[in-house]
Amino acid sequence: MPQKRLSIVDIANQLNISKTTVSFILNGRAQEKRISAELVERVLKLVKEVGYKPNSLAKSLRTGKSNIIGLMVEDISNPFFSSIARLIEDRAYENGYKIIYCSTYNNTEKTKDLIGMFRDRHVDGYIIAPPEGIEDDVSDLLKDNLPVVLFDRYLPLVDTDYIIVNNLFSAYNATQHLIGQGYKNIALLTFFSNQSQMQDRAKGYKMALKENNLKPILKELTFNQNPKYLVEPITSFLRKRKDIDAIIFGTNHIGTCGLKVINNLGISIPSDLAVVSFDDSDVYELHSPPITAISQPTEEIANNVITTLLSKLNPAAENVKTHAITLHTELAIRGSSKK
Amino acid sequence: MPQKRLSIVDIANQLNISKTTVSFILNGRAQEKRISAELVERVLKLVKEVGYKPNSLAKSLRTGKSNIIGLMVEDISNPFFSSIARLIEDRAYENGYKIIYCSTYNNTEKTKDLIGMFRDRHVDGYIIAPPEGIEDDVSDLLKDNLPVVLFDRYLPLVDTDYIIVNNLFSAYNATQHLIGQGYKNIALLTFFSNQSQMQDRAKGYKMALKENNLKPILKELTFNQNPKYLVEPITSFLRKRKDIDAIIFGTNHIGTCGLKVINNLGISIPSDLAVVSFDDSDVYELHSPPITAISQPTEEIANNVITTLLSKLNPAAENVKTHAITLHTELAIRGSSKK
DNA sequence: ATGAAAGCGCTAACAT
DNA sequence: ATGTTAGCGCTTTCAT
Repeated sequence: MPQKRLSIVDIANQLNISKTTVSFILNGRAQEKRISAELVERVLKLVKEVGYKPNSLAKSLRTGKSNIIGLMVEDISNPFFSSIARLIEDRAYENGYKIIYCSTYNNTEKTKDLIGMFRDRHVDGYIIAPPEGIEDDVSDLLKDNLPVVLFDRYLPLVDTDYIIVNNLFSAYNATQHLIGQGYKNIALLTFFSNQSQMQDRAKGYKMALKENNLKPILKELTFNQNPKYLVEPITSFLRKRKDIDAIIFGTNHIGTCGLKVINNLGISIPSDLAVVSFDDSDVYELHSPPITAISQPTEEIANNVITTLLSKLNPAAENVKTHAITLHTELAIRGSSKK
Repeated sequence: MPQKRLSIVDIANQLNISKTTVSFILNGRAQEKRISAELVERVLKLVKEVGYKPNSLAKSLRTGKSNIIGLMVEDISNPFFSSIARLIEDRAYENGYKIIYCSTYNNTEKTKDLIGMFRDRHVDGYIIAPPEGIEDDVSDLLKDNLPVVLFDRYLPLVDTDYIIVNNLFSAYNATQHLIGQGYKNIALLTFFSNQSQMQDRAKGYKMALKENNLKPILKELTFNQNPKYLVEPITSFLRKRKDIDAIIFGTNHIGTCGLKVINNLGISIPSDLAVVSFDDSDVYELHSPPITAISQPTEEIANNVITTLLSKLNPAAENVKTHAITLHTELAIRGSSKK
């Protein structure tokens, strides 16, 4: 019955040496401290035998490092974020880091709280898909030399590393695609948000329309991860605007809800309405017709995020330059947007 | 520049009192210790003013409690698990707990490691969708009085709380539904696994067939979360067995891959092949035709899991009895399984 | 080449 | 009603 965990003192006592020596050996400083190979051997053997594990809490308290990375996504049940989270998690574990994650739901207050909790836990690094209004809190982290990597969107007024995609061009490109197919009344259905990615998507959309002398039809929904609150406004929007012949969904979440509404209303794709959506997912791939998607390179995003953070966490690389990485999306053209 | 975090001593010094007093006040034991309301006020005021936050690492080291719950799912990017994770996370935060999560990918060794890490971090409680072969490790946790709640599947040889659904009946019921629609050659496509939920699903399926004097057609895939490794065996299976007229997918992940294959092969649902899948998702709801699904009550599962764990974490409720909760699924009958 | 001891920030038993 | 002090388990400086 392993009721009581062994401590470094137990190991030391059992071998009649001091805990200092054990600590040195366990931290690979035996050479440096010129501890005899023989002693090292004996310590390591006992440690393995009794299954001694250092208490990482005590270690963290002492060193200030926790080997934990805080990951804040918008909503972990959103496949875009969960797939990124998973890739990050894998790479983190490989490198000896654990992840504490949480969902912000784009709620500024909740996010502030969460950052506080993370600080509290001496999290070593932060990965954040930042909601609006969080600039000061992120700046504070930076001021205290805590590494922060943003992704999916960034904060223009905060000078930190971030990984995003070329949202403006992606939206522009998708809109051009629809225009090229002969659609004239192209709506963008998105969230009302000052977040960079949303702004850029709207901008790109508008630029393409302007270039072709078409009028934007912008419908902005209040952010909500509960489909219930999305279905109704989308329904009334589509009912009202019978004139639109194509629609771009600003996120996969809006798109999935939008497709449900389209189904309900008996609108047929693409003859009544062409459809393009940001993000890709199984839903789009398997839909009939399959939905044209602006596919984000989730694997690349995750890799860049964690690589960037790990490099900043590495004390060897003292002053790693601030990285702003913009990755490219791919417009997967499918049946939903062809005339 | 808030370089150095304040400690409880700083607060005490600034007020010329002892840190004990501050500690008592901060932990709501002022009444009990009959500390003057006036002093309490002053302390609280200063704490708020300077934004003092207790170092939870030190607290954990001292108390042995971390206010962290370890959550181990099969794969966080699977919508079934991510939606449950999110609900659990929400309830946990409401109750002052944070979540450290990770994906096991049904890998026993990885899971053992992970449990070790969690112990190390003095996680207060464990929520696990257990892979096979993890019985001893879970028993060890229990032996050390650490609360564990299993979900999605359970370990028959370990006496602990768990939340599952009635897999056997659900599979039986879904199979009966297909039989009732007139299908005769009904296949079950599932993972090869000794996990309880998979075993039960196969059992229910077989029982229904037996009752109707039909032969089971069981295809077991090696577990893999990468669709690439699923698509090929499913393809060759469907190519070979042209005789089957209905198929039941054992999980949403298999189902999604299965639908892709069916699409690729140009098989039409339900005329060539009827389809039913375990779990529900947007993919099924939006598919044409929509896919009949054995829908698990994710919200209820999450609620029961976290409620059970919180009750065990609550020191007031000394000896909470071991709960085994079996929830019911709902067979959402859709176009994919009607003749 | 190894050890003693201080201290990370906190709680709680034991004074007073 | 408030303070003193001893740890929790670890790292690390300074001695020897």
